[in-house]
Amino acid sequence: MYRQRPGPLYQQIADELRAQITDGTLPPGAQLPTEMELAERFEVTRQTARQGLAQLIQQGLVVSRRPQGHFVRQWQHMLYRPQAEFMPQPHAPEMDSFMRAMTSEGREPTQKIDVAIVTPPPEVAERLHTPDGEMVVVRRRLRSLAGQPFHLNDSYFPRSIVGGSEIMSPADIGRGANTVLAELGHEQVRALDEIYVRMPTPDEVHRLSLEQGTPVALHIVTGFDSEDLPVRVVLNVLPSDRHVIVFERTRSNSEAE
Amino acid sequence: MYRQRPGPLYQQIADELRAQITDGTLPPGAQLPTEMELAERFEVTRQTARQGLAQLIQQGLVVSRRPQGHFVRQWQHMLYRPQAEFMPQPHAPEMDSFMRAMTSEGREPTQKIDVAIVTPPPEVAERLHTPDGEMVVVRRRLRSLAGQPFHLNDSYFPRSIVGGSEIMSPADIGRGANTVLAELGHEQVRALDEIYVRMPTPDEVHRLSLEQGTPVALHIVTGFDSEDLPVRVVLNVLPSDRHVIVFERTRSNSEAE
DNA sequence: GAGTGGTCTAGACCACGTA
DNA sequence: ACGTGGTCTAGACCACTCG
Repeated sequence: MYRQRPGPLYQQIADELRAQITDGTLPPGAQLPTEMELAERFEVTRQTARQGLAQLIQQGLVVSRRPQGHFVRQWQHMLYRPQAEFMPQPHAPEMDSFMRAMTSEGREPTQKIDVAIVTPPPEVAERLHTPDGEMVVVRRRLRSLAGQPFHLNDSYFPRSIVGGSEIMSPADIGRGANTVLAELGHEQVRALDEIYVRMPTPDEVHRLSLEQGTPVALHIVTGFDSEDLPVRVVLNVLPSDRHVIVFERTRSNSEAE
Repeated sequence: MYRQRPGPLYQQIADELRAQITDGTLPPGAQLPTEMELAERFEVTRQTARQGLAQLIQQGLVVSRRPQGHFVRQWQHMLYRPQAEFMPQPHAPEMDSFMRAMTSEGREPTQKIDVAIVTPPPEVAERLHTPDGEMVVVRRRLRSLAGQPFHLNDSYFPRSIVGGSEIMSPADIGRGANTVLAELGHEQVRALDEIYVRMPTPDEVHRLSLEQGTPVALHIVTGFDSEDLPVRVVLNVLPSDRHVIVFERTRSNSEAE
């Protein structure tokens, strides 16, 4: 028995199915053949057929729903605008920018807030210049849309600045945490945005109900006050199947080199 | 209710190894036990051990190098600044912004350029408002650092604007394609940045030499001239193990809501 | 109860780099 | 030549949802 050139059998299975997905033969939401059907059609065992499907799942093209079968994945991208989440709000809103933006699009946003005093994770301690062993305040928010988890938004503040303030209450801050920071004498005048991309942790998979093959963007915002001290670090975890990050540039806000 | 939930065997293997990776017992670059060693330690078959390792590979924590073994993955993030890639350059450089930025950091940047006239992919046609069936000019660049592929940068232009110009030559445009566009009467005054995150296509895996478990960011820039016509669409494919996207905001360039 | 995918075993042979 | 991971077979039993 000689082996054919085109590579592993499971690869041929994956390639054929992927071709059908990308050319529209199998449109989003369509059901794929069952594992047994694939095994018979390609004359392999079920395990080998599964390996081909696994590759498509890993590539985010297919989801498995037990016991219905495998389906072509569908996507729905909501706009995520870092520039809208910034600085004290000029007009007093009842909700924060997330809630306002979503409500204005006819969605049903909810969020679960929890506040804690914790040892900051290293990526936060670096950016806040937190001394070793010192703890910080974190406001953790799980934002949902129509009952489905949407993204995570964890804001970290130095205890020395926000201790005892409204920020430590686990309730909506209608006028925005940034406004409160400004009232506390630390208005933010500059922010640094960093976007990392990676696969989610098991904890993130669970909290955000992520399908297999869904990477996340980690959007880290560091806010600085007028004395250039970091007063706020936000870790946003954005599932890739629900977000597109958007921002605009004009000549005036483009960096001079 | 003392029923323990140890879960699948491969999951326990993955969990134990992941714990050792995240707590530093297995630092970046360290070699993991071989598949046979894992199979013996957990008293399972090699296939089951492989399934545990596969999960870690999918999560981007581990790479497999045949026939050496499995290793904890290491990352190296270079800064990627969308704001630096914009508008005509104020001072005439010999290289484009990528080459300049990298050289200034002591790297050895190279790029392979190829120019073609093609039917635009749908995401480009939408943004350039290309009529059905009309073709566009694309400058495709594979940028490398120290001989290793780094990212893809494909710039699309309407034929009506750049036809016959310097942009159609597959050579470096020292003063930048944006400067050439400006000379052709289409200076860009505004740009829209969109960032999608997804798993790479097989073609991208090949062209960028991506390891398994490496998602990519797709950074799409649409440039508009003073009459608000789209004159340029750039598709950047940024491997997550080599890029962090960075931009800065000050009060003046933050959106008013 | 039927049928789906999920897990697991006990083998086998192959491809490939290093010693 | 050896040991690694990569592929594949031919079974088995389980968990879950739907009709």
